[in-house]
Amino acid sequence: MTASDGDEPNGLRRTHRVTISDLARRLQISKASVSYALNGRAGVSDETRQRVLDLAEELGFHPNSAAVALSASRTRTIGIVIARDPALISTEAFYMRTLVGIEQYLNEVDASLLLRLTGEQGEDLDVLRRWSRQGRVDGFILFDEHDNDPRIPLLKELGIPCVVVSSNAPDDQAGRLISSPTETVTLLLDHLAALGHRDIAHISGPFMFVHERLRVQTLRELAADRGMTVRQLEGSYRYDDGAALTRQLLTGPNPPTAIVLGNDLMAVAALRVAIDLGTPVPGQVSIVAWDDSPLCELAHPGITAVDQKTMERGRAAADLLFRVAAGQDDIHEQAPAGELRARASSGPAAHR
Amino acid sequence: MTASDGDEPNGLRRTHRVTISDLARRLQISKASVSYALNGRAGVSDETRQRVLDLAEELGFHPNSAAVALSASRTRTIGIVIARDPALISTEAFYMRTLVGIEQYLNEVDASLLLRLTGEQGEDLDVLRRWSRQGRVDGFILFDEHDNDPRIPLLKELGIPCVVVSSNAPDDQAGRLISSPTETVTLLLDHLAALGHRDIAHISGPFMFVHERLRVQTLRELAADRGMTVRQLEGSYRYDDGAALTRQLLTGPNPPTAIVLGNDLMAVAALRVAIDLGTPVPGQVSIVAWDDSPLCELAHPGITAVDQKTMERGRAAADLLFRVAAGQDDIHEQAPAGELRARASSGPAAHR
DNA sequence: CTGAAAGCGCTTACAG
DNA sequence: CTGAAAGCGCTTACAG
Repeated sequence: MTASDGDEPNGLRRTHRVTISDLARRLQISKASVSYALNGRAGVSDETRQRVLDLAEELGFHPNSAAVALSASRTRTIGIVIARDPALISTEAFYMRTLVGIEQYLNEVDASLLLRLTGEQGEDLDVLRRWSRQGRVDGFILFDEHDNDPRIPLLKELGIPCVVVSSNAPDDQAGRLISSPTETVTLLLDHLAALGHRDIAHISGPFMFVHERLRVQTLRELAADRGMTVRQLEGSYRYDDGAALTRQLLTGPNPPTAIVLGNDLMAVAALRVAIDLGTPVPGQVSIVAWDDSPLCELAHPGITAVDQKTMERGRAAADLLFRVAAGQDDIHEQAPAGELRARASSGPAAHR
Repeated sequence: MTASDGDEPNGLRRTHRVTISDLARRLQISKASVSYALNGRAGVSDETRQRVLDLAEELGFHPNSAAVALSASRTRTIGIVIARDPALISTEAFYMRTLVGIEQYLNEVDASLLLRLTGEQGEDLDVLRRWSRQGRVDGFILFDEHDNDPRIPLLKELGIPCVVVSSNAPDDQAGRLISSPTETVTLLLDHLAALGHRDIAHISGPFMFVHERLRVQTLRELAADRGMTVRQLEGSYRYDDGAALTRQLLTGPNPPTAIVLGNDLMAVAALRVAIDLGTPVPGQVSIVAWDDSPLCELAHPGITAVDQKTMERGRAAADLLFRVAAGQDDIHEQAPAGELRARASSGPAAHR
């Protein structure tokens, strides 16, 4: 071993990292040849290449990522910056499942994820700017698109690729993995229509998110197509809010026979309120959720929801980002289709 | 602006990143002076320093992280590699809450997190080794310690600092943020003892985890101190398993009057099984969970659990890692204390 | 207080 | 097929 140790201030011994210079010296060839060999480029004989690879393996050589990044301007790292209330981030399995999906892909292509969870809006812009300027990442995956989302022009200005996990496809040159709300709305409405529901309510997430407004609009249109009416209430994704709005619906005049909730937490809240009010579920009111999750599965009765294939979607987003960054022309792609998970919280519409 | 654009293959215009050379040229000073000024080092007059800082601000200068990493051998990045089944990772809010806590700290000190979720055991060792050798991170935070955990000697050999989120304090030179099980066991047993429970059961997580075996042992000892008996069953953290073991307990001879579950998912399972068996909760059996979570809070009845202050613990772990990496001698630290959240799932012990 | 220079560990034209 | 050399953008002794 060429490894030589040096004593560090705190007594740690930092082992010498093997570099391409070490490999070159031991093999009596130039650093360039080593580099060519390692990177599968032309310029070395097969025999030399094999000798390099063997020695690299033997010595446990791994190229210094900073040096690669500096000279080749690629980091094999993608960035994700999430600007939601930490409390919400952790209650929603959504983000973690998406991350798992992304990681599956990154594992396969040996890339990495730089993650930042910033509480406040605005702070995320700073992080995007800083990471871009610092050359820390090759691109970003964006969630929770807003109206006139400032992140998209910012990243374009910074000249760094991105993929938006999106519900629509405006022509703004951003890469997009698109989950159209039409599909989920169709699944939910077909399910409810088949059960005889005509008068439903929708408690959405905040309208600041593009996807929430699109859901509202799509729900209205497709409900009309089926001769159904839909009341729309804007929620916050929070439990308390889902509970309060559901109470308002169920204790008001003409309560709906079914309620669609914008996320799992509000759906659990709706279920609880209905039960507490003595409103049978699904006898008197059906409860369905936009997103499936363990909460929906474990509730009692189980809550009917759409499995959005969150992990697969994360995977697909990462895959798309790499292709966009490599210069692929087609920057829009359809996300994997969701599937209805019918459970006990939805049943035949109550008779009036 | 000195910014000049170049056309990229895919039509993206990559803006020129401003470097210290740009700053030096514009200010007619050397790059060294710029570096000193930016890093708050001696070697420049206050006036020069201010001019540098002003221009850097004006041009939106951010130092290239690869260049800093290469020349200074620090990345301001910590690594986390989690090797658990993806399905489990996403159902447990634990990891996400921990990450949020860690991120809070990283935000404050402007450091970053490199994250990898590997499904399989063993693969995580490769990632630790690779990231170390590649110089990608300044240190690691480790979770889910095993017996004779190979990660700890590996990282020592690689000469890279780490902090183990730990339940004990062996003398192996690893940094440790310690949550002693004694504290949680005391909270749980005092609660149950006060309610008159004498005969309890514990469905733990897998014994491959050091903390689970420690919990079992501690529970046994402290229960004995209180004149209580405790039956121990090894679970897997999975819902199905929690359900099956609970069923076994409740339908067997001499069912316990209280069951302690090793995680939230198994606690929800236990609750469901008890209800389905017609065993009143807490009338006939009390259910308590080791870790609090939204699942416990939202269950009905709510499940008594210990709030392990997961976010604070994550924060503390990150903080400790930076101090350990900076050469602090005292590498062990106590994690923030947990708190009992008494809910409706626990009540007075049933009479025999 | 300031500057010229070497060096971190790679990649990449460019000559042979 | 191979090597010498420049360069990526910083930091850091070392001289002045």
